[in-house]
Amino acid sequence: MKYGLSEACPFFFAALSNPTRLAVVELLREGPRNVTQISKALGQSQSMISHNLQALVRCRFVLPERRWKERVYFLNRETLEPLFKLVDCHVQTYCPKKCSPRKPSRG
Amino acid sequence: MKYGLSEACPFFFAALSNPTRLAVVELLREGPRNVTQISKALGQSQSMISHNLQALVRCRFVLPERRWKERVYFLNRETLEPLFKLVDCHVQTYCPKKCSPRKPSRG
DNA sequence: TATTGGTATGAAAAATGTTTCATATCATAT
DNA sequence: ATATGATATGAAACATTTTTCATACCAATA
Repeated sequence: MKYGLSEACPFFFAALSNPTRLAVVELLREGPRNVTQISKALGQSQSMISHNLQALVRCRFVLPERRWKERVYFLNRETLEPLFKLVDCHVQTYCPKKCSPRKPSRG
Repeated sequence: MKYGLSEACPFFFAALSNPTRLAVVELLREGPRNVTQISKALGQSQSMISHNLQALVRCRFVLPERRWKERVYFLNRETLEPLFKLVDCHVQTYCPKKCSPRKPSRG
């Protein structure tokens, strides 16, 4: 069974490796939003959110839908909920207290 | 149910968002290896592999084990196999032919 | 202790990714 | 056709990550 890790994967994980995009994901969990709403909610520029949304849409982690004259984005829960659950499980099992992102005392 | 996305997650996904590290993961799937073996197999410097392994170990996606005078690294299959299976499913469902990483014809 | 095989580390260089800014686009309504 | 509200885009500025290079470390042995 081959997943072609080195090909598609880095690209997919990269989409989720950025705080801004994760914040967008977190917000979209509450329901669909358009770019303007997201940027206001997160206090970031419309342009920045738009750029970052592209990365999420390209991977289909977020799906766009035209609604009247606006464009709303909604989360691909089918993929993301199990994904985050998995990470959550992993953290609880393998990263006890605080799995420090930087500067662990030693390897 | 809160997973604390914006906190730990970017860090975890970042570990898997790099081709070199994914290649390491792919190799370790075949079995445990030490740094020297990995670097030779991938044709990369020992230092580079070592640096990249740190990122994987910090997240506990790869676990180190002392074996005599060498140090072998083995994959945390419990987390990674389901993770990649999930991505594989996602790609098959949402990214038909070739979910181009760059330059999709349009959003 | 000196040597050897194996490994980690810090810092600079190189490569990538992110944000900003100004502007273009697009759909709808007037 | 023009105006409006909403959104996308390219390119430069800025920031972060990755790789390289030189060197230090560590455990075991002679």
